Amino acid sequence: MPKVTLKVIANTLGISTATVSKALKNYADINLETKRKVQELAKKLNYTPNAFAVSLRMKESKTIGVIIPTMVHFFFSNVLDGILKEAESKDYMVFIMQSNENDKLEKKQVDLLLSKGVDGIIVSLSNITKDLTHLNKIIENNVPLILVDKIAKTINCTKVVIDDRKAAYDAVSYLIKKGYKRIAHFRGGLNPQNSVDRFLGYKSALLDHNIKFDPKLVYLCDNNSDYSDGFESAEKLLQDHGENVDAIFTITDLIAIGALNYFNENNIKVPEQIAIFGFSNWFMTKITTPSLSTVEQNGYKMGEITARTLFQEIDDLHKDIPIKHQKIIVDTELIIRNSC
Amino acid sequence: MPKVTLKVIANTLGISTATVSKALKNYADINLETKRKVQELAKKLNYTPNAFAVSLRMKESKTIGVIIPTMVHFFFSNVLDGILKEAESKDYMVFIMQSNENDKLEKKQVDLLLSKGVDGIIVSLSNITKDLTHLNKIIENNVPLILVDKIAKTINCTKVVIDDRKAAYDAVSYLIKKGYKRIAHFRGGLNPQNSVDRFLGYKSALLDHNIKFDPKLVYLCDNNSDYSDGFESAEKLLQDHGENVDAIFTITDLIAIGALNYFNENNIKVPEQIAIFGFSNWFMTKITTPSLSTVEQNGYKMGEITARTLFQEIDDLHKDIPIKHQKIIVDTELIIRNSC
DNA sequence: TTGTATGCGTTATCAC
DNA sequence: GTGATAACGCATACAA
Repeated sequence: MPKVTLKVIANTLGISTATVSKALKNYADINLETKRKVQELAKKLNYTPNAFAVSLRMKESKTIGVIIPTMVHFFFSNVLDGILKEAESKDYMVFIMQSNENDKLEKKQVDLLLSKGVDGIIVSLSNITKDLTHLNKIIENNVPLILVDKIAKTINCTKVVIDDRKAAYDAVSYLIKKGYKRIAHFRGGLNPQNSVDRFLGYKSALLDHNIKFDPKLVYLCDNNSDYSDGFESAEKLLQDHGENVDAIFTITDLIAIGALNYFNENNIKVPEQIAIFGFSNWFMTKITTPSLSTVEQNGYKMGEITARTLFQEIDDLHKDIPIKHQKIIVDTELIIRNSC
Repeated sequence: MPKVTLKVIANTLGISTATVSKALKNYADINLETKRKVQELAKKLNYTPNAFAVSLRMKESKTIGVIIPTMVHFFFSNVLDGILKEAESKDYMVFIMQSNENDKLEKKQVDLLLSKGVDGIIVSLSNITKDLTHLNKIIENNVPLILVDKIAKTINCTKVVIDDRKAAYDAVSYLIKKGYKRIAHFRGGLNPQNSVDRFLGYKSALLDHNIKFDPKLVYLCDNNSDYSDGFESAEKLLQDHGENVDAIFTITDLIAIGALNYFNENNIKVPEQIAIFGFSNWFMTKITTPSLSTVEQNGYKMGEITARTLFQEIDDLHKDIPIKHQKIIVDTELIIRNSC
């Protein structure tokens, strides 16, 4: 914390701190000459206001908090990247916390953030979060909250998402149009909304194209060790169905890559013997052999939009403008490469 | 910010705020019964101290700042992961900022962090940072500073690094012992210390094994687009040397993967025709074809140690214990896979 | 054992 | 145009 305060400027200039404060803020009712002197000295002494005092006085901290499951993750680190870039441009600082897919921790982190007096909070929920009282607590405290990607439908706040169901529908429809008929799905856990929606998209794409939905072709990958989940499920898939399956739509690129590597190691040709379609467009998918078709899920853009909207809501709150919660849907896009 | 203050508790209990304050902190000179009542009410009202007031009063914020080049990066996100886990356990919050390899931005971020009154700062320098006045400013302000991985030798503070030179030396020596003789090096920029040290390690490994150092086998990859850097340098390498090169040691896994993909696409067998050795042990290196030999550079552990040491220095500063700057070297390890 | 008073650095109100 | 003064919420030295 800088140690040159209003008082030292006031004293060396022989005026009051009140005048100094106003002079620095260019108030209209201050003599031009005094202003000049004050601003000059302030610059010379390298004055910066004490952030704690300002926050205490103004009840705002120019600080937001972000809780995500983990940042060692292509998608989430891109979301953070977008948030940080936007915060940078608006002079906000951001506290980042990882819930590590632990709902208890997530709760505790909300309390911490609240107690630190952040002006707003962004959350991407852990996979196992079911009790939502911590989110409601944020809202009750009148702190703007935005959920991004891993959301809870019932919470009354702005949400930034993709249309998971549509994206999955499009991907599976693409596979069908390419001629694949026995399409398996490596799905995520039963709780997360994304996982549910992508599964539903898969299912309705099949039905809409007159392909019977076969629950035996759906494999659950919820060990949070995505790569091995994919690898092992691929093995099981072949044991269970042998040649009687010609494509897989996976909920995540990492799971897709796990499966791909299982096939590569076992000399099963992708896409000739089995096609794969991933989800998220992780950097890696460009450079696997074969490169992986996937769904672009623009994490950076989602982060940017989330932060921008949050700052808007903070402003509105400050100006007593009633804030209307939105559901913002960010576009996705099929990225077709060589795995199907 | 919570709105139940000491005063609220004091008033409803008909006692003074001083007593409440002390009761909550379990001071010895407070009547047990009063303590009980105060603590009970505090819990009931869900009291949390106003962080701004506490910080203003105590001149410490239980907050640290971290500046890294980018977080969309396997190594750096692991460093952050380690920092966050450690901070979590010590009840510190952390501001994270990305310099995006921009030295001007890095400077500005230091000022921001300082003005926010963080208790300590961790920096991993941008590749182009040369002027170090911002780092010295941190030190002058008496704020503990630790540099991690991307350090500047001349700054007088604690540093957490790996022994880049030795790690590179070991990797290249391994290649030599495996029988490779014409070993190229895809190096990083000329400024960063890591880049210099890994190059020097490469060079001395050659010399120590009586292999002539050939500057024509060294390719500069400093476009910060590591993958394409590797891809393109691989192409150039073959144009320049054809069969007269049998291995590459790259400064980074991503560059190695770029090269690997160039070879894969052009039907050049790795490692039969050319071997590759990477650096960092990114997750990806496990799952390329062939899998990539590399150097384990434990980012998580480096982050953990960095944060732990920083908190120690903050404590010491607080207790007026003179802090002695250390250079902490985290172990590396060769990870041998199928690319050499 | 408790309460009073003061100060941390700002900003804002209101006299002058 | 300017300057006391109070207030934000807390912690503490000191008085009671």
